[in-house]
Amino acid sequence: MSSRRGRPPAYDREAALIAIAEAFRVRGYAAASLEEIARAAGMNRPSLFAAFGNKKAMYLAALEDYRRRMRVAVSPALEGDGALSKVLVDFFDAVIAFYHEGTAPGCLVLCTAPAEALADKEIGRALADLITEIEEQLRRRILRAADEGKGVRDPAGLAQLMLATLTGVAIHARAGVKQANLKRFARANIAAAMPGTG
Amino acid sequence: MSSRRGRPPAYDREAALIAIAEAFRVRGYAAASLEEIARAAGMNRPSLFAAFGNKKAMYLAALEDYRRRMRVAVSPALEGDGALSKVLVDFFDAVIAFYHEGTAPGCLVLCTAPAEALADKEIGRALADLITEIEEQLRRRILRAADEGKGVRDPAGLAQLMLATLTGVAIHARAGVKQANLKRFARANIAAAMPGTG
DNA sequence: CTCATTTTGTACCATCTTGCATAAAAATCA
DNA sequence: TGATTTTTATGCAAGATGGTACAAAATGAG
Repeated sequence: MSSRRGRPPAYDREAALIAIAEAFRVRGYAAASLEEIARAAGMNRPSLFAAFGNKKAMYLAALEDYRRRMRVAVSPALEGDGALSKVLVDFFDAVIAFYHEGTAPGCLVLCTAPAEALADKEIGRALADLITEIEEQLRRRILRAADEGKGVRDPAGLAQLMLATLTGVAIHARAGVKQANLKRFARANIAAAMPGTG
Repeated sequence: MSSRRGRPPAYDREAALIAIAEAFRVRGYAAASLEEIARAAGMNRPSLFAAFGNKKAMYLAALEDYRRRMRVAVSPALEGDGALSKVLVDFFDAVIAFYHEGTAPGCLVLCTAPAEALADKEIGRALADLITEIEEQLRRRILRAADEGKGVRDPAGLAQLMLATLTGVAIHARAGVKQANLKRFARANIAAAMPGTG
């Protein structure tokens, strides 16, 4: 008996996934070579293959882990108890900070998956799933505020506007808009979508 | 004197640019091979190179032409004289129709350039330029409505919301959302962003 | 008709890419 | 220590890719 036989892995799976996601996020799926990915993860290709499968499996695993980390990064802000406009401001601040972790700005999913979504149905589904999850989280939180009598006019419409704002933030960040301006963009959208609130 | 010496080109430059843009739009920049592009354009690679330069030059030329065609496709709706909400609905209907021309949905610029924008500054600038142009067109039209006393509460904020809605439409289309639902999405965003207007 | 000019099409090259085969290394078990 | 198991590391093979050289084809000029 024992935990594991054989030579122990020299890599940490979660750290490797973060490095893989970072390589794909900066270069895009098709342009990122396995050589670059292996170097970023501090592994060599055979180890990469043994751990995560082929390139597409690596990408899908990185997408899934990225989505989980994003959820962890933004959930606290979204589950806060303040005024809805403040909750949304905090949510976008968390999103923007998350999109600026690492060496370059942008969202792994929203900036790299669309290019591949047509040629590969699994990638397309991963993209659609993330969008659906974010929209549902936003709608759930906004409906909660509406139920609490916070005077939300059109909960579903507001959720869609905030979802659109999120895609805008992701694309704008990739186009070089600075964090401060992204935050202004988010605040302006929240204010314009919630007239009458602060 | 004369117009042109030598063997006449067998291709039409505008038709070739449309075919090149279509190949890049469906497959993405990095994943589209010159073989595919040549086949799509009905040319062979040496002719492609002579006409448009290397792969990146082809992509930049396709981006520019696509941007011009999009401008042509949506300007009539945006310059209409009806109520602002109707103008915006017509604008998004034109955008959605334009994004569904060809064999697959999506925006060449917003769906494929973000993946490359970090590794290539020229592509990044092309992406930023398109976003800036669209935002300016939206803001100009909304300010005009405000000047005409149409009761627009926050013109700049509304323009940003509509810009975000546009990126949302592009990404959603790529993720497989059907045209009818994209139109609903746009209408819901317009209604939520312009409360009080029918 | 001949020449100069421009485009086309075939073939090619150097490089990169993905994926794997295989041997060395590092650990556990007996 | 020796056998077994799992990971690492070097290197390789098959194929795809971007880009080009070069000859044939098609036009206008003289």
